[in-house]
Amino acid sequence: MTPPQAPDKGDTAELSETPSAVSHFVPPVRRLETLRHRPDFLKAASARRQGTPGFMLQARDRSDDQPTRVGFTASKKIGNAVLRNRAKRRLRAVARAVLTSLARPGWDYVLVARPQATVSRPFTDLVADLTSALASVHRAKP
RNA sequence: GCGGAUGGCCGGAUGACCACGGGGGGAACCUCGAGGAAAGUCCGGACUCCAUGAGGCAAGGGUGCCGGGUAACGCCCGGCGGGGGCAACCCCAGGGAAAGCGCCACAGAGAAGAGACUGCCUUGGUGCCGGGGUUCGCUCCGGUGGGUCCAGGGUGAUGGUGAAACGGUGGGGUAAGAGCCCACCACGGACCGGGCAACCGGGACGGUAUGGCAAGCCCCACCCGGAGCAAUGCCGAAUAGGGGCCUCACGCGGGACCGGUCCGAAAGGAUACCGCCGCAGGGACGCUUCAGCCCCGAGGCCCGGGUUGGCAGCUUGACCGCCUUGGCAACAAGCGCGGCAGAGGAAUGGUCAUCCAAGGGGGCAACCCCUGGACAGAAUCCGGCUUACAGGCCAUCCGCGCAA
RNA sequence: GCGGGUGUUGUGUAAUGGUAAGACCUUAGCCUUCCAAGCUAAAGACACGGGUUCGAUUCCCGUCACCCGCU
Repeated sequence: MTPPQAPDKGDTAELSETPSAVSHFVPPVRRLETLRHRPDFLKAASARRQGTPGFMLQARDRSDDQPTRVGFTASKKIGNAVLRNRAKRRLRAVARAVLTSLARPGWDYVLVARPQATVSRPFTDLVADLTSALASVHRAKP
């Protein structure tokens, strides 16, 4: 299924990023691809994981040269639809702030929201959580 | 000023930086981007498909005072009736109980059509007193009254009850009583008046006959085909152009345009297994009738294989707000102006600053510090209903108090 | 998106409109040297809010929670 359209998306993403990277002084991996399919989530959950006060990080090294992909999970334990959406948005903002510079290409990252904590924890703490969690995940041996 | 009733509205504001989805653009960039309930999915529609329309029947479901409004509704408006409140106002599934069936526990004599039981009154016998007669056993006449019992008659609603008891209260009347009579009330009610209607007002007359429950079954009137945008259509890729079992059907006729076959040199003719046409048959939605139409094999079950892409539907519509006119109103009509997201595992966000509202603390006060935004997130689209909601604003009205 | 079902003591279950039953559990007592078992007794509930009815767990309506299907 992937051969027909996957190269197209990769090509357009790289084409649109290379000039902007040159002209605007931003890190090279600016745009993050999102995980959408259930098997990717299951593989990431069975690989490495690291808990933090604000969320849980799951990561997997795909060992290919495709760009970094990120997924977000907020289950029904988080609360109603408003709280679930807010948790996903805050995680997305944290990922955008941290992963653009610290993520490694060819990896999948999944951020799982926690009840109460993901919505109410200060944003700077969440950023620190993700930075330390990334460090421990990258440091771990496969 | 206090308390209350109804209707409507807002439901954080501004700015900066960094991001996201749609549209436009070559690009820079510009522009748009959640709600009053987006919710619950309780109703009604639009739209699409199920091969179509009309009528009837059956089943099932729904609605239920009257009149309007609406595309439609179980919604809204106005009115009526009943109930609550001093009032403003609020609440009510509010048709039919002489079509039929069923139920009415406990208590009670009796719970649905009816008379029994009990009670009251009265007559006779049984008693007592007085008188007469007497064969002293008793008998006759008159008077009188309480109880028991027996026999007969009259009477009707008296009856620890109960949610509900053959109208209620008072008086007359009577042996006792009774609408038996009278007054008032309740009920039924020919008829008259008002109202489109529900209904309201009056009411001769009737002495009372129609207990309650239909949110029990039911009857009556009206309405309803089903499924749902993951509907549906198109494009592309891949694979396949499947296999097995069961049931039903596989008949008749016509014509000679075309293909096949035969005769003929040709024109043409013949033939009917197939293809064509008609009838019949079969197949389809609960049944049926009619019209019309589709297929020739149809239906069912099981096994096997492939796909999980893209585009459309997709948001401008019975739309919303202001204004004018009509209408008590719901609403309708008109013109002008303004507004209206469109994702597709799903955007509308993150951080910071100031201000506003709220809560807490300090202070005589100005003010200062801290906390920190209610319910809640579009998924095809509309009209309603219901539910959740911090705080605030506006308008009208009612009661009480004070002042003039 | 469309539908269906169920809420009863702490738990899992019954019950025709009229006293809510029984089992396990809990508590107390008896029995036993003690425990268990057994016996006796007690406590403990109709999801919530309205309505119909003389009377509602039951009938009707609306919420809430949970569960289950189909696409």
